[in-house]
Amino acid sequence: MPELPEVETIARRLRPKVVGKKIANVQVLRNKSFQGDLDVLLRLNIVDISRRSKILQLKLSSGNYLAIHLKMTGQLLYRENGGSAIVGGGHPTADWLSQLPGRHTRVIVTFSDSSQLFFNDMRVFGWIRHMTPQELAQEFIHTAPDIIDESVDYQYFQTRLACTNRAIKQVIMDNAMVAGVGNIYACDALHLAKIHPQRISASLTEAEVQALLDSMKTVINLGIEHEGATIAHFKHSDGFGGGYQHIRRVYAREGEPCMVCRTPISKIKLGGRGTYFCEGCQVLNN
DNA sequence: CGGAGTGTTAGTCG
DNA sequence: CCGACTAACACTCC
Repeated sequence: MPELPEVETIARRLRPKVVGKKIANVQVLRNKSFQGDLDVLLRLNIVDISRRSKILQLKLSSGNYLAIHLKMTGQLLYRENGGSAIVGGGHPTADWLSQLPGRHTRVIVTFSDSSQLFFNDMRVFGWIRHMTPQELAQEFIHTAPDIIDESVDYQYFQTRLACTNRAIKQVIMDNAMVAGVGNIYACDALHLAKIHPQRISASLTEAEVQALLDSMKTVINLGIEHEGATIAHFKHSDGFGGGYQHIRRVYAREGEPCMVCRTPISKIKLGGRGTYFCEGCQVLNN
């Protein structure tokens, strides 16, 4: 599911709703989806919500955290006591708003004012973990800085790209190289930078490295501005998901004309992932 | 109806 | 260490 912009959007939407609330109950409907001791959570307050990479960090008044990874199909949805308005986001599914709890609800956090946070996750890859600050830091031990972090500059990026001969798309999606770039934004950034996804990483010229870095920051920031992407084959409640899908460049546009040169968008498989690009704009010159 | 594909990533194996 | 592949799981599409 959610890539960095979607997770950031969820953090921003939930922050004003959930920060300051006191946990009254935590219900785990699928054991695999929650790791940690439930009892110690009761009566703790949520004091902050932040994001790093694609992980949400709910800081608790105990000093510990609830860390949440939505993986492919996670959703985090908040509902006021008895209200119908729902706040949150994540992977779109046909039933995500129709009923709470729903068929794929795995964890329910109830606050002392009876508002609730629902963790839905169809495929059960995602998780919520109660972690100490040390355990949370350990989680990021192999995670590079976020793509939008100031520390990711030309010097940093060039050094990382130069040390591998893997395909450039696989490199920019590797969280040990730079964090937060998933399939949608990797495809779009390469198109914006006019670089073929199968280009050998270490073969990029100075100008290409700079263009790719700029493009990655640009598409991720566009994603955040548009509150993430909601790509689904069905119609659902407008205004709840994000809007990046309307301005995406190549992702899931196989056969559609390139927005730059009108060449039909191609799809290949690269490292097991669907990869979209324009053969007109992105010429392979390894 | 069987098999492939899915916005992720950790683990394993060569 | 590096890189390629697979599994974790549930559902939709062809």
